[in-house]
Amino acid sequence: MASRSRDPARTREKILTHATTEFAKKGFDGARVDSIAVRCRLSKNMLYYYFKSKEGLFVAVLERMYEKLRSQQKDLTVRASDPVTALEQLVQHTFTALLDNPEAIRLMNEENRHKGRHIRQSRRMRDLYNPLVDTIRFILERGRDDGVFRAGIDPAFVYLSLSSLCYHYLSNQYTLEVALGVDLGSEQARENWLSHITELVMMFCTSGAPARDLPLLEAKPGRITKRASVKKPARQSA
Amino acid sequence: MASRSRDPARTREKILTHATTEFAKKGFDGARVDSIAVRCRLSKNMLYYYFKSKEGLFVAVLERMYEKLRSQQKDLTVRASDPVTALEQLVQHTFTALLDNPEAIRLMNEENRHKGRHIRQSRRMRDLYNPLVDTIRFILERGRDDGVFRAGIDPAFVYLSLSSLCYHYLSNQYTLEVALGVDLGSEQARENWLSHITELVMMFCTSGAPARDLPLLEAKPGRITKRASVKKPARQSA
Amino acid sequence: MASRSRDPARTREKILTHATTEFAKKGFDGARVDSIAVRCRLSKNMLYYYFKSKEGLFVAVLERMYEKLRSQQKDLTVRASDPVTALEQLVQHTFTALLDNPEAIRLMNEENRHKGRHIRQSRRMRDLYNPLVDTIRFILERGRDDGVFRAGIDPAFVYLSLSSLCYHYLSNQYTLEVALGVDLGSEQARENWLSHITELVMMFCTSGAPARDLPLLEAKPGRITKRASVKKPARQSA
Amino acid sequence: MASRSRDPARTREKILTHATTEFAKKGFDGARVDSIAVRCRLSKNMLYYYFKSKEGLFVAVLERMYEKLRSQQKDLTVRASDPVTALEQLVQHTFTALLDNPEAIRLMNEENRHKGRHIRQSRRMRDLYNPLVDTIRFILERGRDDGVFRAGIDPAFVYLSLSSLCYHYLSNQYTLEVALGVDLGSEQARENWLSHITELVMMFCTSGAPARDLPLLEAKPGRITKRASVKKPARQSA
DNA sequence: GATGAATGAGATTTCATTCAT
DNA sequence: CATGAATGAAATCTCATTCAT
Repeated sequence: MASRSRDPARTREKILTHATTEFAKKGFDGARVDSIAVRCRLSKNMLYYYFKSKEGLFVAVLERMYEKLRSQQKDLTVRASDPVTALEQLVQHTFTALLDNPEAIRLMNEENRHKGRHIRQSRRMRDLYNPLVDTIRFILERGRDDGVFRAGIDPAFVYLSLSSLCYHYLSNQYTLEVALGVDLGSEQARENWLSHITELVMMFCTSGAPARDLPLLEAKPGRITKRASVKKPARQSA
Repeated sequence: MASRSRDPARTREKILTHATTEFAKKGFDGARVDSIAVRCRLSKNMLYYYFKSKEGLFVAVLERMYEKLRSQQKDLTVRASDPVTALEQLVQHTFTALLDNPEAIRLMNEENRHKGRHIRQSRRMRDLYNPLVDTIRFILERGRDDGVFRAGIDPAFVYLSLSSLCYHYLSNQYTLEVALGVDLGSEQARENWLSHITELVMMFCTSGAPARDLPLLEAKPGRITKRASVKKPARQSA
Repeated sequence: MASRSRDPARTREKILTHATTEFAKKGFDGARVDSIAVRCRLSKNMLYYYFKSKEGLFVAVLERMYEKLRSQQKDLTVRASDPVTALEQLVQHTFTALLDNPEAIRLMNEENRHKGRHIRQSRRMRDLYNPLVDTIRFILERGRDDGVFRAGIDPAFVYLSLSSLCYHYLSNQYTLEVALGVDLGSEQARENWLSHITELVMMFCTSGAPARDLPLLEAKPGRITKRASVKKPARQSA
Repeated sequence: MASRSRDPARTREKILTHATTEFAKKGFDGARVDSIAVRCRLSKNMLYYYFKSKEGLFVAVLERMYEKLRSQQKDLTVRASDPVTALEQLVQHTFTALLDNPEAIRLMNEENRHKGRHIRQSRRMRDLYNPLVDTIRFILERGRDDGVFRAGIDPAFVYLSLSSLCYHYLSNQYTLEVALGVDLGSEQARENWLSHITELVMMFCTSGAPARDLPLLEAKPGRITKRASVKKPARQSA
């Protein structure tokens, strides 16, 4: 009859683990408190004992997920590397973190469907992201000082770009596969993609700058702005 | 006694419209047949009469959404323009189509959570996407012939890139706003972003090519491949 | 398989009948929606279909009960009789109405435990009681004109008195039986009590008045007011 | 480590106090063991330790309540006064006891809904009420000997009357207020009512008796018996 | 004596779906 | 085409009670 754990911290963690899976797989509404409880080998009231309500549990799952994700993005440790490597690592860690935590993607999608209701209310979750932009700015500035990156790059744009390129490929894998008629799930395909998006991001940051030694591409931006219907962008996020 | 509409096609369309909203806002599981019926000012039975089941309705909603979205991407009409303009337009149309159909994003997310269950089964939905890669290939080839684009670019990578950059910004607006501490919803911010991603895509296609006149950048890709842990990517999607 | 009634009015009434019994017997919290449904031979969702919630059902039960009770008090029809008979009838009808509707007592007790939350919010319930005081005043005035009742009697006091004497005997039968060691439930006991309380009420209204022909008892009230610790009462309800 | 109270008697009393409040406010079924425990700042287990079950606690609450109530009715001490004063005091003490212990009313209502299940089983509770009728009989007899009260009055009727008049006003305050459109909760209203019911009770006991000196009112009872449908009451409780 | 963790049974409520008209 | 009435299954949540320390 192996006595049931009686270890609240472990019990809590067990619930969170299984709840994460369930919420990611089924969405908030599709998730069943019952089935989480069964997987935990607990009676369902325990979930209420620990988290008060289904929504309370969902929020706890979100928080845990953000923490894990951010810790795996390792943006702080990355500061130690030289700028080019740091940026490459940031892309790579972001991609890998999402690849290794596929539930994170589903949970974030859910949060966005809810217009960020939960994340916005949680001071803790916001704080997790605070250092991110600073780290990128730090990398960009050092890169500019080293002469490898252009000046005047908005770190937010960099993060938006790399986040998009990492996230969407994994998030929308299935519809993209149908649209493109390719397999995006193979390890090979993923490596190719990671390589591609790293190139894209680096290209953006170095273009026009004396990349290593050569000044390049000054003309490009200018040409782009000639596009008819879109006003000259300020390259400053709002 | 003449019942209200008596126009089956219109009734069907009305149901689809409201169902789209509901499914997008609440997800498949969160959506309530009841509340769709109420919004339609119809009795629930009608939904079953026209679409057999909640899932049948969901599939119909998906199909309609894909059609609308693809038609607004206008990739076929774009072929008429010169390659550079065509590519710029494709980015722009893709972004605008998603911006104008926010439900599309939620529905596609839902589909991806379900691992593309519905889209994969529907020949009709797959056909919608068939011309897309061809169009991009066509543009790229003409651009290469014109000397404005590099050779050897995989059209799938181009679409993946532009799709990511268009979609993620809109899809994950709320969590990104919290992460970055900025407002992504303003018209200005969106224009800036569109401008930025257009630049990124163009940069990718032109870099290394005799942009206007000079062959450039051959070295870059090489440098990227120096990244330690990631194997040399083949730049061919699977 | 006798097709289930399909007569909404009847269904509604059936639910109310059984709900009345259940709520009276078990109280609001003790009552089980399930068991009401079973007695109605309906699935429990029907109760929600008709009354939205357990509380909604409770309120509907209360309203129906008040209507029935008030109609059996017949205070309006009683106006036709001569004042003495009218008052006697009012006592009798009130007692009989409560005797015949024992659920009414339990429901009213419940309402009072809730501090009248429901009755106070329902315009309809309040309106039911509006004519009551007027009727009593009408009877008292005619009685005074006829010379059978005293002047200056507050109709509210009359109703409070007769209501107390009718209600408490039935409401608290069981604890009173234990306290007094008697059986209050027999028909004989009830008749004795009804006779007694009728006498009390009549005595109050006639005392000091020229009952029929003799002026009586002027001294009494005075004596009573000599009671030490209680201030002279104003004989006007607040 | 010394635990908070370590005074079992005090702990027991604390539990009873809070349980009384909870049971009175919510009824037996509505009361929550949890919420009693919280109010006591004790763990639920303690309630079970001291009282075995929710029902055990309820019974203990009832017993305590009856004791308190009876002690405040002070019917035994009242014997010392002269009959008129004694009766007046009994009314007053009964009213005041109920006024000061509003939970008592709710608990007794609960008991009556349960058909006196608990009180009937408890020898102790029954014993509490034993002296009551004797006291009233004692008062009535002394009053008759003194020539202030009528002969042949059933003490049970006296108690039933005064109990009704004291209890109902307080018990059904909220529904009565709505029915009559008056405020019964003010101190003034209560004093008026107490004065009124004292008058009623005294009137009943003295009427027909040689009040002070005159024999009166023999005719009255007779008239009352003329009421059609009700058999001549025996004025003897069963 | 006292506690936090755990439970099983059952409560109210919801919901996709069907029946009868 | 269209509806209101009805259902069965299941969802979330609650609660008196007990276990292990």
